[in-house]
Amino acid sequence: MSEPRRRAPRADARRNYERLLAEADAAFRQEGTDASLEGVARRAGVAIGTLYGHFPHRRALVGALLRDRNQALFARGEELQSGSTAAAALTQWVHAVVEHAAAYQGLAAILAAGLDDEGSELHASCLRMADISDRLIARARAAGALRQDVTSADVHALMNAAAWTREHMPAEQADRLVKLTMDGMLSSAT
Amino acid sequence: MSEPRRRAPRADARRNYERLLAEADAAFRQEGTDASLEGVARRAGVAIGTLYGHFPHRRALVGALLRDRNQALFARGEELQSGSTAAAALTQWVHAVVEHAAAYQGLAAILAAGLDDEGSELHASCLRMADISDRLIARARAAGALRQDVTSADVHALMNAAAWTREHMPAEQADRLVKLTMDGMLSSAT
DNA sequence: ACTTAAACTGAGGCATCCTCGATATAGTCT
DNA sequence: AGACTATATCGAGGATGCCTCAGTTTAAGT
Repeated sequence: MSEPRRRAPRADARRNYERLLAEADAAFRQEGTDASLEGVARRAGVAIGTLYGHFPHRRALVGALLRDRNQALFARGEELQSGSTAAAALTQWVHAVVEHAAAYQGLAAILAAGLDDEGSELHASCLRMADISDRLIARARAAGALRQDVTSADVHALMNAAAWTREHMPAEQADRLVKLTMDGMLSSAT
Repeated sequence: MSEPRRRAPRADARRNYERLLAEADAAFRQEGTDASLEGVARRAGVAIGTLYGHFPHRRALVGALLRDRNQALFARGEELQSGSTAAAALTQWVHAVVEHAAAYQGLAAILAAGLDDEGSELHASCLRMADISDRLIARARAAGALRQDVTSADVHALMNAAAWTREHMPAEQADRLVKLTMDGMLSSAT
């Protein structure tokens, strides 16, 4: 239990790690999250084994790429806890998450799976996101702005569905879906 | 231009065709639309080349499998043109399509792509579906039951999104999403 | 310089996709 | 029956991707 005191990573390791991340990001943007990992390694000028050394599986790569982006999203979420109307805050949060979850083609599916899948790097982030959502939902409900029968699962379903939509249709269409559904969720409160 | 007058297919060909369809259906149900085609051929007791002889690509297989099911769906659609309320008819249609489009994991994506993709077998079916939808939408709008700003693209987006949801979450959750969104779409009419 | 843990390499086993020339056979014609 | 031929089937093989691991290289501490 005595903290092995890991040495700092070697310079070449760090270099390759960054290079891989950059190329993976490019590849995922172009071809979606199921882009060829051998292709990524090749473009990064590195052997395939090196890629697997840094990222044992595809999810790890996706997780690493999302880390920064996640921080920004969480910050936005916390910010929304106080400002604006309860209803507007929730709506904006949903839009923010949808945009985030549609960064790469196929990401929505990975995230949807990752919520259950204990132990993935994504799992922690998903929990954090869920927590932020829950608080915004509670606030909206307390303010009487949200239909009583709307659950947080409903909101998450919408987020995922809209993210997927954004991957397969014009972004504007996904936004309209969110708007219409939120209208349904917020409307008959009173 | 003189109709080559194709001879009827050979008995073994017909047999293999049916066998392949049956096994493909089983495989797609279990593993989704990206199940291994070599596996399908193997399970059908046929060489891989035979499979490709009958179905040049995966889409053709999916299209053939959907043909019957599509007929039933279309029938239901026509039936809904007259009975019930305009609003109820539209809602039921959406539910029907969603259930249809979630028959296999991954089907939603194929259908979403197939709508644009001229010339796929699915394209014709997609057009037919779109037509039915449009008429139900027009009817609902004429009855003043649908918000004026809701487009048929919105309805299709919902269908696809909900179908995807059904693939990744409990079916009941997808149904709730449909219900909530329809509430938003139907509500502020007057 | 020397040492060594850390990192890299890439061949190789396995799965899948899809094509195409060689081979088999169902159905027909005499 | 036997032979003919359009139709079908077969399955090896090239291409690509996944992932592992034994062997080799190298950064960095002494």
